[in-house]
Amino acid sequence: MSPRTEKQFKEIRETKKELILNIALEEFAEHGYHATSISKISNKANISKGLIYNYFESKEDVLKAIINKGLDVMSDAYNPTKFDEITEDVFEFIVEQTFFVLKKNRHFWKLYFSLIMKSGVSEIVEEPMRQYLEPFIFRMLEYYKKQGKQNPMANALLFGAMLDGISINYILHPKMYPLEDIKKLLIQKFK
Amino acid sequence: MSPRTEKQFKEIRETKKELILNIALEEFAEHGYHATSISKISNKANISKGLIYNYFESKEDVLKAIINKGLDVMSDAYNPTKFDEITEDVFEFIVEQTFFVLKKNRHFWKLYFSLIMKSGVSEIVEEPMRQYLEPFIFRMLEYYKKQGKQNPMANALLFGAMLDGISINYILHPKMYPLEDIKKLLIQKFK
Amino acid sequence: MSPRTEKQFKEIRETKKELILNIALEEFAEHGYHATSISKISNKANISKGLIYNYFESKEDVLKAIINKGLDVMSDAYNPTKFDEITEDVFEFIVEQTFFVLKKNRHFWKLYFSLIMKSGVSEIVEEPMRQYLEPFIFRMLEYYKKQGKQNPMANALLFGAMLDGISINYILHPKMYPLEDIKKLLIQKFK
Amino acid sequence: MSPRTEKQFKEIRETKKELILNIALEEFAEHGYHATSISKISNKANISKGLIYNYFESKEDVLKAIINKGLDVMSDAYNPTKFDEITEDVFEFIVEQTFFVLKKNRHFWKLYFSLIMKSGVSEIVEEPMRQYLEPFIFRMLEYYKKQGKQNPMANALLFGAMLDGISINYILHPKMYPLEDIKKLLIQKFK
DNA sequence: TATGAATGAGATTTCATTCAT
DNA sequence: TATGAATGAAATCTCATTCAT
Repeated sequence: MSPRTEKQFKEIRETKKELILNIALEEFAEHGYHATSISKISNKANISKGLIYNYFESKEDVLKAIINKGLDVMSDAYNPTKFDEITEDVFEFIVEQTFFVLKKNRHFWKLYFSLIMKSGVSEIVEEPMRQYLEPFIFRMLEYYKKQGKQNPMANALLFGAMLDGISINYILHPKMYPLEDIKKLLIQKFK
Repeated sequence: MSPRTEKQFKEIRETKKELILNIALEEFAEHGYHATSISKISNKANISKGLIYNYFESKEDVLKAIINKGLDVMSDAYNPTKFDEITEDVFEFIVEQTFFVLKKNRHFWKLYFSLIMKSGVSEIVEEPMRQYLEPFIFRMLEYYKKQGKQNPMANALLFGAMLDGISINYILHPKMYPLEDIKKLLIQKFK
Repeated sequence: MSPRTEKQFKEIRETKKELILNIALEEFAEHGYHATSISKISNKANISKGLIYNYFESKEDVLKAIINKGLDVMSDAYNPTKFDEITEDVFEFIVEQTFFVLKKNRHFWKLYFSLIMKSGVSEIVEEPMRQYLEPFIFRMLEYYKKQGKQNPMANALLFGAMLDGISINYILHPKMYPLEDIKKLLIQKFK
Repeated sequence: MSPRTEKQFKEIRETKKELILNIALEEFAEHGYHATSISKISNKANISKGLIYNYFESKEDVLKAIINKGLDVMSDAYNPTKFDEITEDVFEFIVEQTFFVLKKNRHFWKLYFSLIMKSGVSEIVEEPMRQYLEPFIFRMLEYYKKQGKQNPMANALLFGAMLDGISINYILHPKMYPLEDIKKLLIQKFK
């Protein structure tokens, strides 16, 4: 066999890394980070334990990579700079995108909600997430102010809590949860 | 000397059990069930590892005892048979009690939300909790039906999600979260 | 209550000791010395763990007491000085007494056969037992010599092995093993 | 470098497994299953404790592997289907093979006799062994029937007990026990 | 790049023994 | 004499990580 080109090597590396991250995410989401062993991941991925350490420095490093990847998906999905003007469309956009991202990456969000509960791990995930969410909360605040609400902050926080609550309910029973019906009602109630 | 009386022994057992459960709850809530070792618990409680096994059969048994204790607090707080008639008061009662229980037992609810995410452990907590919650969901459904809502199920589910969402936000930042403001707004919005 | 007399105390002590030894023997015989915990013994005896240490210095001390008691039963059952003369009756007497002792103290013999297999424990039981058995082997040797057997030592050893073999088979299936039939055949074959 | 081939790995596994089983057998036989710790085995084998769990699921699994290996040696040594016809040769063959197997695998038989005494462990060893032994007992029964013995079952059982008795005596004092002399006498007495 | 045998630290669990009462 | 809570050493087992190939 002719030696692979550097590009081919890089491609193989990327594919393998992707494989590991996907399977690790699934397992972490399903059974939790601590309850998932490197062995289990390597078995499910049909690779050796050692190979994982070829691509990642440690188990925690795998977790961090998963989180970063998940956050990247978020930043692709909605870029806050897109909608500086606060209109009713902003509101609907936020809802739409939240549900879109949620559906697209259910495992990640399950992992996310299980991680934020744990001090020591929550730091890894909370800070970057806050950076994403803050602009939205700020915008919602402006939105409710403009609408002349009595307590715009409470309104914004309640709306945020609403999204969190729907998210975890959907995550726990994705097949049974009537996400579309909920969405409609949500928009009607919080707009 | 004569040995301690049965009553004395029972008291010692009760007290120690309480101590172990309280510290275990704190640790489980803070760092997660799997990330907390029996050693850590025994150290914090200033007792030997072995003693924990005098009181509980296994680590999982400690978890189960914590959950049962938490559920008992719930059943004390609101007994669904109390309010067969569905009125606006029922609604307010549910909200009040939810927030009351939440405040009273923050650690437990943090643990609860971290456990339900993990298959393999969620079974321990989900089934008994479902038994508690089902009557409420059913009652809320009736409530919204009576109010002539278009999609009463969606309304009931949204309300449930709302409570979940507020709960996790409060749990994560108990000192900063304006629970009272949120409560008022919530009642106004979902009544 | 009037204080108990010294004699009464002694009686209580003897009774409790007996109780402990009987139950420990049963458990040791059934599950083995190492697999039986002091806790299990105290539970079965309906006494506290601590009490056992009031009567015996250690778990091993309990074992030793059991063995000594078992050996005492042996020495009661057949005293070798009784039959200095070697006749056919001696032979039958040995067989009879072996079976008698075996039936009377099945648990002890089960324990015995399980202990002699283990170096470290076998010493406790082997040496005193050898002191009992040696005179018999010697007498059997004389017996077979007198009968003009070609290899009297082999005959004596084979006879000893026979008794051992029957013993363990009977011990393992006491209800099914036709001990009487076997005895008849044995006498006929080895006399 | 390229990793070891599958064959190389298999060889390593085979060799290590053998090492562990051999040392475990020795220790179990000498000190008993319960009195032998995994630590002791790993020390004697100059490997880490953890490695044993790479090859076996549990301590009991090690025991089971030892027993299966011992039974395989038996099944190699004498296949009961070989001698459907019952002749005097059959008898001698059984004796010969019993002694052969006994000599070849003394440790195993010591372990065997110590295990069958303990309920809870005996099940592991008794059932498969019974499957081996039953055909022999049946054949011996036929043999003695053909010879016109009055009580052929007692004869067969006595013969079985004889082999057991010789076995444990030989096992306990392998260097001193005159196995050959005993064998001759045995054949002469039971044929 | 890829393998899985091997390690070692640490987790869960057991249990003989001590001790205050 | 009698109790059982408490200990501490040691047992079984797990698993992230290393390393020779």
